[in-house]
Amino acid sequence: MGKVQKSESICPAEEVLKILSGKWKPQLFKLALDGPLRFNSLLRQVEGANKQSLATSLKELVDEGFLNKVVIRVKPLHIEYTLSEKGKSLIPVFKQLECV
Amino acid sequence: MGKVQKSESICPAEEVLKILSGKWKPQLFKLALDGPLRFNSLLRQVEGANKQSLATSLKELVDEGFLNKVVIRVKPLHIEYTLSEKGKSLIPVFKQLECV
DNA sequence: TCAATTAGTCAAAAAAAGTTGACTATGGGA
DNA sequence: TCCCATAGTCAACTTTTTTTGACTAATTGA
Repeated sequence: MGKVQKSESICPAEEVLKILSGKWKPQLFKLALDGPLRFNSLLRQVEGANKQSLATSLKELVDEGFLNKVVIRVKPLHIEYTLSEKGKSLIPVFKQLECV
Repeated sequence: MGKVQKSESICPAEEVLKILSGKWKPQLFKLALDGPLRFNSLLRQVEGANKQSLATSLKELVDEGFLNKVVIRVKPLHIEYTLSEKGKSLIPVFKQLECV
């Protein structure tokens, strides 16, 4: 027989908290609540953040389904990160967090 | 004159997410929702956790006001960690998190 | 074809977080 | 006084996360 069911105890809440942990992800996500994000714009806007960290954070938020990555075919090529449906489901969470 | 107001942009939500980030804190906090926590009991109960990490996590949750540390004067001396009022204000957050 | 702009990647280094094992502190009860 | 249990602390080490700086890729207007 395989392993005994050792409670890995990853409940939804813990999973989301895990995704939103990290130095930049909460801030990125909050900004995403206000509208689409763009890479170089974030680089200027987010105090102290660097390319690599932003890239990693955005990638994780996309991979976990909280943000969508959208390519916009304009003059120098734009990429927008927008809230996914799953991302929108976090809106009430942030609303509650503001009351703590 | 001092520094220009550079948005440190630590909003309440980000602050709470920061406190709840870390390998063990979400789980500890969730357990605290069900009742008082005790050190050695957590050590057995929380799969894979070690003394130091639990001690550090509990201390931070107490320092930030989410848990109360209560000394119970019984036979071998017990210490209980219970939800503070501030801690209780996170209950709706966790409820919302379960819906994501 | 060349330079400019956007949006990144990569590898190495530094910093932060987590783990380990030995040790400490306090209060009873025998 | 000695021993046990609870509840930790401490310093060294390992692992994970974050940062740095150089480099890459795609598109497009001159």
